[in-house]
Amino acid sequence: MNSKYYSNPSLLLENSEIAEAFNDIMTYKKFPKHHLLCETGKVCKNMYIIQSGITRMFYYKEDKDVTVHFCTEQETASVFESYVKNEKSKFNIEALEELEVMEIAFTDLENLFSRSPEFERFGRLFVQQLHINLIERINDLHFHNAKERYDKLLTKKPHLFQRVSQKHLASYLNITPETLSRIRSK
Amino acid sequence: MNSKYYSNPSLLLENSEIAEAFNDIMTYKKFPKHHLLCETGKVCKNMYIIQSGITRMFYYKEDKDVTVHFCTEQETASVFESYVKNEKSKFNIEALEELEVMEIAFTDLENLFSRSPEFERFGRLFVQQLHINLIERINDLHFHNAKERYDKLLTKKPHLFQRVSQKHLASYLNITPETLSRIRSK
DNA sequence: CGCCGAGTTGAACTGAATCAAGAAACGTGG
DNA sequence: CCACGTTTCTTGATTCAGTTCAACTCGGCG
Repeated sequence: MNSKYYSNPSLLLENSEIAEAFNDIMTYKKFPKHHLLCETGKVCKNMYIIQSGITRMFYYKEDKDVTVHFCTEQETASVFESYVKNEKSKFNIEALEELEVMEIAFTDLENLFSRSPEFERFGRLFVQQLHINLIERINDLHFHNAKERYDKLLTKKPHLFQRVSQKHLASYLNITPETLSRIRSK
Repeated sequence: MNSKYYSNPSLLLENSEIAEAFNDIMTYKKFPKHHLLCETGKVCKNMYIIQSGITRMFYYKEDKDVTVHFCTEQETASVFESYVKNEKSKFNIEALEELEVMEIAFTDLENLFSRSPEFERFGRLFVQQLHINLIERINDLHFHNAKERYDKLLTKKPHLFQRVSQKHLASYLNITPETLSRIRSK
């Protein structure tokens, strides 16, 4: 297996055997704006590959909700740790726009992984990629102040600013909407 | 494969085939206090399973150093994303005590994974576990104030308070040593 | 013994939160 | 298509958690 796969596991989907197997376990679904893909208190059973639309993952901190993640086209939304640990999810995942997704049951995914070393490897590289994205997200949050976090997000994911309300962006940046507004007005 | 492995991949090491294969690629090493297992600016080539001692992972933010992670007995220390992306590490990993480790080269590990689906699966579950630990760490940091973070760490990893200086604990909790001192004096 | 880093304590400062109130944008029903 | 209520965004004043700076104590070690 070519080493390029390590840096971009989704390339493995060009392998037709893997792509076909995925087709068998994915179902196309459409959800309206505000629909909840995953809910607090329930175990997350599925993951969703976004075809069109955008989701946000959030939880309630005391009274107000805090956004921890957005997913857009080609990204996968799920509460991974809820499935793996078979624990009730702490998070909701909400459609911010009308949503077209491919739904995959985690159990089907596990079965797929068991079928061959290639699938198993795909699974590993996939999780590895998730992990690395998370590391970067932490580094961004942890190592910078409000203004720097804003600038970084603006560079990395400018599309979010077109599609997501400021209050959600603000809580994703771990600041208040007022602070975000003040940062912007400069 | 039994489902218990999903919740605790290290159980796979009870499988003698896997344990043996690991033995072949691990080397026992001993490092003095203050030794750097990984260094900023170099690609991280190895991971280390701590046999005895404790490490901290840190980086320099402007002038002062910030601790992002500790590893103790049975845990694995490495700058994973540096290896995966083949990028210079942003972090150092330092021995806080005299250290006994098993060193594994990532390349040997990859070769091992290629040898059979069981190894590949072990790799996946291992990364999965890393990922979930990181999610919890984020949640702890992100969702709580200084006092809450301190309390949580005290409950989750009380041993750290016996072995690690307050200045390192403070930067791990993302507060100043002064603040940590004030929190403690209550 | 004296030095140095670690920890403590106090006072002043600051980035961001909170509170409040007005303006703009949005959506829903008539 | 407009009118109305609701939510979002902006702007200002105030507050607060945690930082910074500084002075002092303590313990370990050459």
